[in-house]
Amino acid sequence: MARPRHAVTIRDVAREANVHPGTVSRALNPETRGLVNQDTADRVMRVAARLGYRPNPIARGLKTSRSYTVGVLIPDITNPLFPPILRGIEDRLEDAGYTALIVNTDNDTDRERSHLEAMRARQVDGLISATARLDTDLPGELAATGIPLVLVNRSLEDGSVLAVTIDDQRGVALAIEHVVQLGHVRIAQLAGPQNTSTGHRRYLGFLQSMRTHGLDVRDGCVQICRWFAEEEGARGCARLLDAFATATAIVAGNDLLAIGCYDTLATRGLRCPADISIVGFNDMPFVNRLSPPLTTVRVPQRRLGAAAADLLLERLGDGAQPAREILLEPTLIVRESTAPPAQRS
Amino acid sequence: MARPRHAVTIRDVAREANVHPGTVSRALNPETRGLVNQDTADRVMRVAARLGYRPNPIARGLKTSRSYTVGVLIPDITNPLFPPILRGIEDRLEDAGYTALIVNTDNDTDRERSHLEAMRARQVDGLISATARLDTDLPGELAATGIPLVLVNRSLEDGSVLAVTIDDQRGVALAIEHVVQLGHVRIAQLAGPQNTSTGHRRYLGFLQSMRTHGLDVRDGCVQICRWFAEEEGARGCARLLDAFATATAIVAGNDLLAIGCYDTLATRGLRCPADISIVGFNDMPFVNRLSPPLTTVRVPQRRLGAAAADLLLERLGDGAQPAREILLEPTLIVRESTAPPAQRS
DNA sequence: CTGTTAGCGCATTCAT
DNA sequence: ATGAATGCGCTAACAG
Repeated sequence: MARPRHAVTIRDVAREANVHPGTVSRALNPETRGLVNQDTADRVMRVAARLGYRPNPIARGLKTSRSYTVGVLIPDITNPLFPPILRGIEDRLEDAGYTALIVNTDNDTDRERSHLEAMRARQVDGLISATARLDTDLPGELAATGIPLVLVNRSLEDGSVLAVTIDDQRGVALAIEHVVQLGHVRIAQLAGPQNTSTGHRRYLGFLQSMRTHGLDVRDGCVQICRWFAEEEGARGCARLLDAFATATAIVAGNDLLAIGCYDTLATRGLRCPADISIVGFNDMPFVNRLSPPLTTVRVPQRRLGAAAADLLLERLGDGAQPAREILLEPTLIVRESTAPPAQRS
Repeated sequence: MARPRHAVTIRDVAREANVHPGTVSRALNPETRGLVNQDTADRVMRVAARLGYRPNPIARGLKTSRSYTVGVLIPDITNPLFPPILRGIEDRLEDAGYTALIVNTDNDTDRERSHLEAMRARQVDGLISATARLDTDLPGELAATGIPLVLVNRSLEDGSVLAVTIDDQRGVALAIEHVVQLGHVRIAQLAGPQNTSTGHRRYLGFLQSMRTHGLDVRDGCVQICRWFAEEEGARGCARLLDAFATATAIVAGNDLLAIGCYDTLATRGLRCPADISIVGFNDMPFVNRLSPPLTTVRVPQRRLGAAAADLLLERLGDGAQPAREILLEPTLIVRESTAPPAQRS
């Protein structure tokens, strides 16, 4: 298969089809195909296919000042939470002819900023950010540049930015309903960092849901972890057990924190679920294989990513749009880390 | 809606600095800065900074047909094996001013091909491929296009392409040494698909290592799985137990297959490691939390990615031919799925 | 050393 | 309906 040394351009097609390059451009672009005779359009397209013509996005971008590229900011691709989200994003973008530029920010403001600069330089048409921290004004800065932005898995309180998240409060509610139905009353939360959107909202969800069930939110029944990590979860769980020794169920801010609980329970000779029930959040890979398999709130991560991409594409398509927030529904996955409370006092 | 696109171009800088655009280009590019007077260069750079000039890589790419972009092909980002590799790649690329375009091929030849076309169109300067299958001639086609290519986690028998892999044979040898030292003699392998590089090499490694230890490679002591997946591992393990009932240790082609073994053992009422020891491969996240925690061969995935990126960058830099294939060392992580064999027989 | 010129491949005017 | 001409922003070859 003798591939021409240099890619075949619109001019090659034009020569071969006996038309002007401009006509080829029109014929090949679905948007402008109407401007050209059906027959010639067909001929051009056939020739293009035969020659294996592929439009050069770089040249097109230079002309249209669009790059058909979107930047995706995530904290760390190594965190199992993100690959499915990315997959959802890429699938949609790909279908629409866009390419994703993915960068890891490590939740570091400086890295974030420098990556943003680089993406701006590369003329990204839009941005999707899955960075977790609430305490930077990234969205504000971005808005100033005029680059369309969609937030995934977090949102701004004022709803000023397009965002797609799951209904964290609903997720926590599902967890609490579940343990309440099992008969639990002394329920605690091991909350995630409050400077993250999910951490904070799940905390609020806990308070609200407890109130809904008329349950006591007593002192020390919520412990806040500073990171979403197993060790931090283990420490938080220890504090929790110290402050609220009679708790029979723990609703964790995410699966990692729940796993930390497993460790602390083991250390203290407590059994799960016999002594204490535990519910996670996210349904990360392999939590079904822990012992006991973890009851957790499943997040439709791939759909989260897909929805974010759709939102951005929509926004890129027809200019301005009311900022809105899409809320996806989580589901509860009941496994074996939850059971009715023991009959101690 | 006129978005203030990168209003400032090289021409704006030129006007402001009272020089010709060409001079600005030279002054701003470190490579050509030597061609211009120090003073004017300084002036130009100051003006550029003051105006907030940002070079437009698209325009530059159109001219130079380099994009400072490399394409990365992986089967599926959702497979926990790949994120660390990607992270290694991106870190190095980023340091060198390159950006990665990541695509998921699902090991589908058509998808692969169309992605390649797209990347070619986007003028990627090089490619890194982590796709697993051996039965396509992707590398050959790529070589024809002249785009530098580095393979990760697989290689070609003839060593005709730059590649970085781990020493699979060594990894299997570590696993076998370990169980041999524990006293095992009747050792089986649950091999991965033989049309993948890793699956095949680990199989060869098994044969070789068994021979080295003077152990019997009897009929049925190797079962081949068609995919790297838990269910397939469970099926393979069942076949293995049927064909080789007295086996006391199983060396699996990867962690997923090993987990499948757990399932089959449980189904058959066998205990691990009391009845049968199991060794995995890859040390995926959370396999330390299985019960029992999995003894496995750890692969330095992030370094794998970093090495691949380095290799490509080197190749992009001075066209010189560095080492053909880089082999990274795996390490054995001993946990609780391996123990001395039971005293039956 | 620096100004000039000429495209890279494409989309988009304006003519015809 | 199509051809011709123009430039997107930048770099490279050639003058001066």
